[in-house]
Amino acid sequence: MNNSKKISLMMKALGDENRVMIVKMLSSGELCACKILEEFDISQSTLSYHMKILCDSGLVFSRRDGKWMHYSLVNEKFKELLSFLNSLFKG
Amino acid sequence: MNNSKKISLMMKALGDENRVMIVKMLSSGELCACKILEEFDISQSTLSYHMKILCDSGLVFSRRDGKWMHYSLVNEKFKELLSFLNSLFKG
DNA sequence: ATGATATATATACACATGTCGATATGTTAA
DNA sequence: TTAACATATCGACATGTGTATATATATCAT
Repeated sequence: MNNSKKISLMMKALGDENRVMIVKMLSSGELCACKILEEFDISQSTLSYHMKILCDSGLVFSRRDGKWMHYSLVNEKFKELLSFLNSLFKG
Repeated sequence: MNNSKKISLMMKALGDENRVMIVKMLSSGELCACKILEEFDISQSTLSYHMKILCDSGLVFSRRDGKWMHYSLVNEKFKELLSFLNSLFKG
């Protein structure tokens, strides 16, 4: 997959207000799905759908701990986005 | 409109491979629609559709010069995206 | 004014997305 | 083993998206 395609997939993952708010929450550190759900007015299945999109994009990492799923940001992927955006100013 | 919504709209505008390639092209400077069209295998109306989305998001500015439309990046908007992404590392 | 050229808009359509309720799966506790 | 809990998946649905062709609009050249 070419770089533009990769970038567009990550951007698309962030192209939803709920998902932007989720990554904001995760910027403070790893969170359990149930903790995230508390902050939103969406169903559990809808949250699961959003988390899958974020994980598939590579921006978020999931870890199972017993019954609970914990989610955290993948800094390296966000740095790829930063790198892309920065490159727009330099050539 | 809240900040997450604004960010998500800009991200969504970049959530398409063609549009990512367009902003890459524009990073070298202002370009006429016809010059952009040359680089893609899409119809003229489809390009117009994509340019509208980029302009509506605020990321791209359009300027008419006679028959031609010229497009350029709005650096300030890209800096808003950079600022959002950077904030994810700092809290 | 007329015709040519550049771009935008209208219409249509296949496919993707975001949402829910219902159900399945996986895990722990009793 | 069973019950309860956390999360994922399924099926359905309304809406959004990306695309094309055809047509309209705007501007320039003659």
